[in-house]
Amino acid sequence: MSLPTDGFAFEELARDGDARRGRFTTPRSTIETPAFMPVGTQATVKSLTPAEVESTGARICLGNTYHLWLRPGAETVDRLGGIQRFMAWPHSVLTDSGGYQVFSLGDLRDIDDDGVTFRSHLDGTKHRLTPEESMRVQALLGSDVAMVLDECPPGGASRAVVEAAMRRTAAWAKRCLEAPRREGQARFGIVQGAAFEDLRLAHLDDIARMPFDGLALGGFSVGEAREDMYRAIGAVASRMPSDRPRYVMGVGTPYDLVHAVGAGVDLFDCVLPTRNARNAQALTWAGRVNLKQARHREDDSPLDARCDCPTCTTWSRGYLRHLFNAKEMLGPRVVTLHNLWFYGALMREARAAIEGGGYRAWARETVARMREGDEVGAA
RNA sequence: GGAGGGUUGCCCGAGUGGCCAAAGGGAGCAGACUGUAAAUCUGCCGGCUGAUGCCUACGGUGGUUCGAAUCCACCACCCUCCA
Repeated sequence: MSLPTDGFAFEELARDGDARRGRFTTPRSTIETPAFMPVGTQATVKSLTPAEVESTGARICLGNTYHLWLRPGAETVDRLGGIQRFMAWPHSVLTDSGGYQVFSLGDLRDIDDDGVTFRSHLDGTKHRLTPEESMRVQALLGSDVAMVLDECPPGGASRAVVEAAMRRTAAWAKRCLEAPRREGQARFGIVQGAAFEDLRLAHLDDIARMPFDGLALGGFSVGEAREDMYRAIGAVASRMPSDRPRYVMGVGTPYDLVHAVGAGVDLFDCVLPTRNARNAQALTWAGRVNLKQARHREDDSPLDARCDCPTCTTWSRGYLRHLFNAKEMLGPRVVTLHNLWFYGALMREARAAIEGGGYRAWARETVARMREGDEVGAA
């Protein structure tokens, strides 16, 4: 089924409860959903080559408007052929709008109804990001999917603050749609509302009316309790239009993904598998593994016995621990590769389970196995 | 033979009378990380103890003092310079 933008389509192939198996097509790639999108903020999935990212199963990754706007500059990326050619990634790219930086840059920004003023984290200079500027920058970057600029309130924000962010996000969504668009670039709207289910549904109602190519749930994993996030996603995801991709932004852990897929979500992105890999935390079929722990010093077994990634089929836990211990860059690299490989495999199994009609059972077993083997945080 | 400098916790290293179980690094151990201000950050790090506290500790021995890593004497070892 075609989406509002030429060259884009989304098709629901199978359904199992609320979980669904789909196919998101862009002019550059075909993305089997549910899918995880690796984060490549600065036009690189940190430490990996595009071929390595591709080997994990990813056919779309993220880039960030804010970071690339400041450096090297959107015009530069445009002149060098657009973000995909720039980073030599043969598949699709989705660019975040800078909305998350409204949240994460805290005291380095000032927000008002018209937009956001950032003080650059690089050199302290001031920069003004509005919905129009975000779309202009994303058009120059040439991503396949542009996100609207939104306001992402922190977890624990009051109902009044969340409602104000929703109003602003809806107004900005409209302005993003009215801004000049780049040929062949899809646009996704963002639903806010924190963990307030009624607010989520009300905001979904507003955003779903607009002619976006996909809808995202933003404002999760920003400090709220996990059960609240699960409850809210459970209440909203299945009510999102089924003819367009459903994307939960910034989520999450393997548990989060299994849960959200069950609620009907198609797309995810999260820095967790890449960032945590650099900090020696591996995510595996048997739970989390902290490779810095002394217990792995002379462990000759693979990181994940069930994983067929290059890392798990080549090196022992003892060696991987040594790499982190000695601060060798190969450690972060190969654990990043493993983590993304695992996320890719997790989504592949989820898709198969949905097709086979056994998602619920698969999810229960998978989560139980990960919980049981989870060896991080015990102390 | 003469003159001078040094010896501190696993390692390096600050500390020259009480506020010292002793700064700071490193190593070690553990934790955090969710649309990336992150190859980052946090905690612990002599022993026993829940905490208060107690014990052991600044090369060794003895001394001065209410009180010593800090002052004095001797001893041991290391380094530099002069002959």
